[in-house]
Amino acid sequence: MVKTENVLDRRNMSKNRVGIKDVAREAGVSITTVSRALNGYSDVNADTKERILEIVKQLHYVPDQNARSLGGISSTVMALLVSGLYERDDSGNVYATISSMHKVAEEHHCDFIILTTNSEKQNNTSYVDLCRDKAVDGVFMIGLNTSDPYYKELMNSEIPCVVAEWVQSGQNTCGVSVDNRRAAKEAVEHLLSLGHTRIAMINGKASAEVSAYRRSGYEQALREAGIEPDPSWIYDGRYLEEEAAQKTRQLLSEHPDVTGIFCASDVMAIGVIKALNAAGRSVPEDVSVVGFDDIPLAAYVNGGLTTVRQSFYEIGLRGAEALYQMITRGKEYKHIDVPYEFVVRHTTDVPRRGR
Amino acid sequence: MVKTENVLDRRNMSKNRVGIKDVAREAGVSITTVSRALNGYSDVNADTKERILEIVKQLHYVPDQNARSLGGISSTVMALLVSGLYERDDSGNVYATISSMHKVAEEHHCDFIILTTNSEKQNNTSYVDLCRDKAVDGVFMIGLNTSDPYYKELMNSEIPCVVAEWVQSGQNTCGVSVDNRRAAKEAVEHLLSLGHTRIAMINGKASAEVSAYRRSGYEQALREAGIEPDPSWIYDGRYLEEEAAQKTRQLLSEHPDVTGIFCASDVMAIGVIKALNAAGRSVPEDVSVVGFDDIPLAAYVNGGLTTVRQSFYEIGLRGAEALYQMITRGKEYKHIDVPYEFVVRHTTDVPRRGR
DNA sequence: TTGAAAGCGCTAACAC
DNA sequence: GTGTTAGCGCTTTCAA
Repeated sequence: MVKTENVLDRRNMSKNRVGIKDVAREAGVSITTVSRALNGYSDVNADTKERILEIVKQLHYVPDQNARSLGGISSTVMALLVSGLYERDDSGNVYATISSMHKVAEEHHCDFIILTTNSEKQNNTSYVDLCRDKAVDGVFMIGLNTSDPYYKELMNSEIPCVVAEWVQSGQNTCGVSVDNRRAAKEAVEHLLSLGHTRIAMINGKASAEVSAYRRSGYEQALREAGIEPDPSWIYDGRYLEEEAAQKTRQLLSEHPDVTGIFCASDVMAIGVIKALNAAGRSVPEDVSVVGFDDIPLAAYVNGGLTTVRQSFYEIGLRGAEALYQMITRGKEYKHIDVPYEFVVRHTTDVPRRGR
Repeated sequence: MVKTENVLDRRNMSKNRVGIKDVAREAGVSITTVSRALNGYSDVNADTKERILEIVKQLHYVPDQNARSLGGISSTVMALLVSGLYERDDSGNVYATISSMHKVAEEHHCDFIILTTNSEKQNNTSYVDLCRDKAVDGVFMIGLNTSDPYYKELMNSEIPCVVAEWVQSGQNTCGVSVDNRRAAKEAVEHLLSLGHTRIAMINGKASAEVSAYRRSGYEQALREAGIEPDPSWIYDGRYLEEEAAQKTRQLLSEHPDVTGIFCASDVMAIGVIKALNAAGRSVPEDVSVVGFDDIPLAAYVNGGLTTVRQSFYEIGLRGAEALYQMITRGKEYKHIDVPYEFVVRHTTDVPRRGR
């Protein structure tokens, strides 16, 4: 590490920070007693303790966290590891995760930091080193690419990890997500119950584990309805709006008789609807569309998008709590299941053959 | 502070963390030399230094930040102070601020933490104490209520503050925002140039400083066009969608001949448009509407909302950089002006009297 | 160019 | 109950 010129000596800047010894002097006791009083030890005279607390308040004394850590009391630190903090189209998810993690961290009086990687760093620094550097005790991972080699390293390390949108779990590691298979199944069953039979799926990129589960749910629903799923009805929209629109055009030419489309994300559903409209098909009159996520925009799209609502705030909340338990109590979890909700709005209706 | 039961001794948990002495032993030098080599002192033999660096890498040694701070090298920490991290309707702004601050903090190798307050804490803890507790060197404030007493205390403290959406500045304090007056003026001038003369304004709550500037811009544009602004044409929508809708109904009954509405936020513009539509007026045929902010939703509302785009990412970027300069170089700023952009979409058009 | 030794502010054995 | 003392892992005088 190079000596950065911006390092000022804070001791000289901050005129006379009040320390434990000031409190001790003022209270006429030793610093040890102050320390014990502050840390809730029982072997301190009630009066003494009260007096000390009074002085602490008076002097606005706040213990130096660094010194505390060094001394022995170390506060646990939870980190959120996210790739490309800014350049994200799912900023809502990240925000929800940040705020929920922050809440949990605060409740448990532990520190919370955000770790982020960008394309440059991505290949240079291992996440494990990153964590060690920041003295991280546990990591919540979100939106990381499964193909990232460092990803696995971190998950296999001794550092507890909770991974959003993940199902596998292992030593010190667990996934947290909604039941993607069941949710997808429910979405398709909704279409089925409306009378649709020619249902396509615009899935996300295969590298995302959840994609496989959503596909599986789609297929299962079809099968249970006596329809053999046909891979040619499944397209990869890579979770991108434009890509989904593109695939919809392809779908329309390959299977013009489609009446229902299940999308693995709302963003893709928006692209699908745009492409549908551009091709002269209206939603839901000609084609019904259901999305996944329930992003804020969803309520406004086409009069309201029928979709699967999953709350990243909830995912963050439960994930972070689990992470804390893993760190402090060595608990182990297989997988944390977060409830979802199927929201019927105005992009799904009975198929109107006649048109 | 009460002793929390979750405190485990990390020294015992983490088996043999590698310390500076390990490096020293391995390199056959004293810890002093290692320290100097790592901190870029010039008085270390090049060979020695190289050998040490090599071993550091080999051993995956990372210096303990706590110990460093205690020792003397303290890294600066910037904080984002935001009220109610989760319960916000402008989560996009907060996210943009978080990511931009994180970026700046990373560039300058300083720590970044998020401070948040909720209704309970709000009245108990002074922000200054909060900052001292976390050893914060500078604060970026966003979305705090001006009427908050602790707010002023922090701004008057010796801790450098940068305040988003703020114009005043003082010792150790500066605001960062777009030129709200000019932007509002431009928005209204757009309406004027289209031929509108009966232009109302749905403003935000007066406690927000920016509201006054936006109003001032509105009035100035009108005046320069020879129209004397009439306070009865200005409503307070409190930056809430529903409130804005409510005020629009009132506006419609009090000034049924209105043809243009300037809103101090997109969220309010959405409420306005809904109310307009509900009252049988279409946008922009009967009434033109312009918003402020350019939230993601704006592009989808009514075929695209005409609005003033302000980038909170940019605000965060510039604000954080300024904060860093204030902290480390004692620089002073009067106000940081961030560019905005007027975006014409489909909610404004020439007034069609005939209707 | 290097090392020994003295802290940084606090906690925690161990005595009193 | 309370004080004494020895570190925590590092930086930094001050000598060598």
